[in-house]
Amino acid sequence: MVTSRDVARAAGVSQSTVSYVMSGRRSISEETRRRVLAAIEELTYQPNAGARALASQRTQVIGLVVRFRPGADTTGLLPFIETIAGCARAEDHDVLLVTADEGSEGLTRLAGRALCDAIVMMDIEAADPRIPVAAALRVPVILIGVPDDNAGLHCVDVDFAAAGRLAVGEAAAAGHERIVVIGHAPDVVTRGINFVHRFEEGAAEAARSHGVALEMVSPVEPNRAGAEAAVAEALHRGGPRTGLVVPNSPAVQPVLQALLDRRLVPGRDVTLVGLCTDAVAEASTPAVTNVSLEPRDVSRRAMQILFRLLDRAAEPPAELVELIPPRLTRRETTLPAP
Amino acid sequence: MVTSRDVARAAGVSQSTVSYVMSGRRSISEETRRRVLAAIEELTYQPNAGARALASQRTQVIGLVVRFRPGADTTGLLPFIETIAGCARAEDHDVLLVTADEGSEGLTRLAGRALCDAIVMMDIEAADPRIPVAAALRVPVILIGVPDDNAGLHCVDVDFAAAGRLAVGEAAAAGHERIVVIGHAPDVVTRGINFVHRFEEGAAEAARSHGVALEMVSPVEPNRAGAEAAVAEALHRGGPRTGLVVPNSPAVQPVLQALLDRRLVPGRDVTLVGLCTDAVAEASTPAVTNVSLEPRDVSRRAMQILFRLLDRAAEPPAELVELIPPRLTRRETTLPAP
DNA sequence: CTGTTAGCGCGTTCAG
DNA sequence: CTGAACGCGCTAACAG
Repeated sequence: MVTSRDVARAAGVSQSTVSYVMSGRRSISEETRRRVLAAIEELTYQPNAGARALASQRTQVIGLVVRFRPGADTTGLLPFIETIAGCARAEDHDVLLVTADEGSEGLTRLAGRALCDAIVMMDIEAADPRIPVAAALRVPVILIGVPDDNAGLHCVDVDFAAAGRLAVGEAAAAGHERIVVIGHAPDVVTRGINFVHRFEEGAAEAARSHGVALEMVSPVEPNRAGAEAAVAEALHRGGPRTGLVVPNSPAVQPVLQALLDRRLVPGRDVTLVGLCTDAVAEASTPAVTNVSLEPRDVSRRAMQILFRLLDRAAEPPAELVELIPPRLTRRETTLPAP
Repeated sequence: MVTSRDVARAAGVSQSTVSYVMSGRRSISEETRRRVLAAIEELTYQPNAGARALASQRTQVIGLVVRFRPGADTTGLLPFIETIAGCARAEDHDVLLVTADEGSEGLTRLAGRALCDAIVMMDIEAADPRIPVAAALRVPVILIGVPDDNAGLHCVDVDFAAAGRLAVGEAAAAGHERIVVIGHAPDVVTRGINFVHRFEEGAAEAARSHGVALEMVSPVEPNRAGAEAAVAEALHRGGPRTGLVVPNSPAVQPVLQALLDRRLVPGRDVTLVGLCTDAVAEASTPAVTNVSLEPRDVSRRAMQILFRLLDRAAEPPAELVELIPPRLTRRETTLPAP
C-alpha cells in the first residue's frame, strides 16, 4: 500500500503538504503543487478511506436503505437506486446499501459505527416505526416518501394528490361522467403507504370540481386475474362509458389487456389513464396516457437536499416536505374530447 | 460518540480488554467479560468502522459492481443484489454499490482507497476490459458471468449450455421435429455476453442428439413488435408444428401473446419453453414451461466463494469457473408427449 | 507558503 | 488473565 508519506518522500515535501494539496484547504505554491501531483500520479496514490474517515470524521459514504419487496413491483426500485448512486458519485461519495429487513437496527448500525455521513430511506410507511429512530441519529436523514409524522425529517415524494387530480381531470375532460379508479395492490394498501390516500383525495377533489361521479375498485392484484375482475366490476357499476384511472403501475398492462379482451379499445371506446413511468406507458399497445411518477426527479431532489444538509455552510430547505409535481402525457388511450 | 475507552472506564478495565471481549481473540474471565458486555449494552457502544478498518486492515465491506442497463432487463438485477446483500450481512459485512459506468476506475478506487475487502462484479462481457484490472487488484474478486479469459479470477454463472440442452430437449420430447430459438435482445448480442453463445451451443448439441432441426431468429427486441416479427419469421420457416424456445426473459410474455394472437395456444398447438425466472414463468397465462436461471443460487454461491477467499485459513475452490445447473419446470406450455 | 505535531478510535504486541 | 503502549494513515491546528 502506498501512503501519503511515500508521496511526500517522493516529492520532497512533508506529509501534511500532500494532504493539503489534495484537499486544497490552504494555498500551495504552484511548484510544490506540481511536484506533489506528479508523485501522486507516479505512485498511483489513493488515500486510505478508513484513515481519512477517522481523522476527518467524514466517510464520504451515503447510506441507502431500500426494501426489496418480495415479488412485488421491484422494477420501480432501480431508477431510484441508479439515480441516487449517480448523484452520490457526482459529489465524490459512495453508496452503502442496507436492506430494509434489518429494520431500525440497520439505521443505528449505519450511524453508530460511523459507516456513513447521511442516510436515504425509501419505502416509507404511514406509521413507520423507523422514523423516530431515524430522527434521533447523529447523521442527516432524508425520506423518499411521506410518513404521517415526519418527526422533523426532510421528505421528498411525488405529489400524489396532484397526480390524482391530473388523472381524473384528464378522464373528465374526455367526456366521461363516471370515473372508476382501479386501485392499488393489496400489499401496498395493507402496508399503509400514504400515497394511496393522497392519490384518492386528489382524485375526489377533481371529480367534485368537474362534477363527475367517482368510484373505486380496490385493492386490485396487479395480474391478469386481478385486472380482469376489477375491470368487470368497474364496467358493471359504471357501464361502458366509464373512464378508468389505474394508479397501480404494474396493473396498467393487465387492465389494458382486459379491456381489449372485451373488444373495448382504449382511446376509441373508453379512456384509460395510468399512473406509471413513461417507459411503461410507451411500452404497451396502444400507448397509455399516463401521469408520470418521475422517480429520477424525486431521487435527484432528495440527494440535493441531503448534500445541502451535509454542507454546514448552506442553509437547509425551509420546507420539510417537498412534493414533486407529476406530469400528464396524453397518448393513445384518451378519448377525443366530445 | 462513545468509544471503547468509555466502555473500558465504565467496566473498570483497560481499553484493550474491551477489544478482546469483542473479538474473542483471547480468553477473558467470565466476570470481566460480563462487566464489559454490560457496559457496552449500557452505553450502546458500537465500534467505529473507520478506526477498526485502519487498525485491522479489514473494512467488513463488500464492493458490488452492477450495470444498470438503460431501460433493458433490469428486473433481473434485484434478486442478485438482494441475495448478495443478505449473504454479506450474514457474515457481518456491508455492501458498497458501484455502478458499472465508472468502468475500471471504480475497481481501482474500491481497492486503492481500501473501501472494501472484496469485490463482486456482475454483467461480465466476453472481452471485458475490466478483467485484467480486476485481476491485478489487491483484493479478491469474483465474477458473476464468465468472460473469455478469466485471468485467474473465480467466476460463477448459470450453466447456459445445460439450459440450452434442457430447453431443446423438452421441446424435442414433446414431439417437435423443428425447433426455433427466438434469440436474445440486440444489446445483449452486441455487448458480447458469453451466455448467448453458450446457450446456443447447448441447444445445438441437444438438437443433434435428438435428431431434430434447429433454427434461430436473432436478435429479437423484447417487446410486442419484436416478438410478433420473430414469431412470424419462426412459423414462416418452420410451419405450425414448430417448437419455440425463448432464451430472452423479457421476450417470453410478448412471444406468448403473439402466439395467442394467431390462435395458437401453447400447450395445445405448440410448445413454448422460456429461459426465465420461475416468477415470470408462473405470472403469465398459460404458465410457461421454463428453464430457471436461479439468480439467488448463483449469487449465494458467489458469496460463498468470496468469503472463502477472504478466509486466509480456508482453501479456495480449485475450480475457477463454477456453472450452476439450471432447472426445467414443465408447466402448461409443453405439448403432451405424442 | 511550508513543516511539525497531536490526535482520530481501535487492534495488537509486549510486560506483568 | 490483564494493562500499557504503539501504530494504522490521515486531517488540522499550531508554529515558523
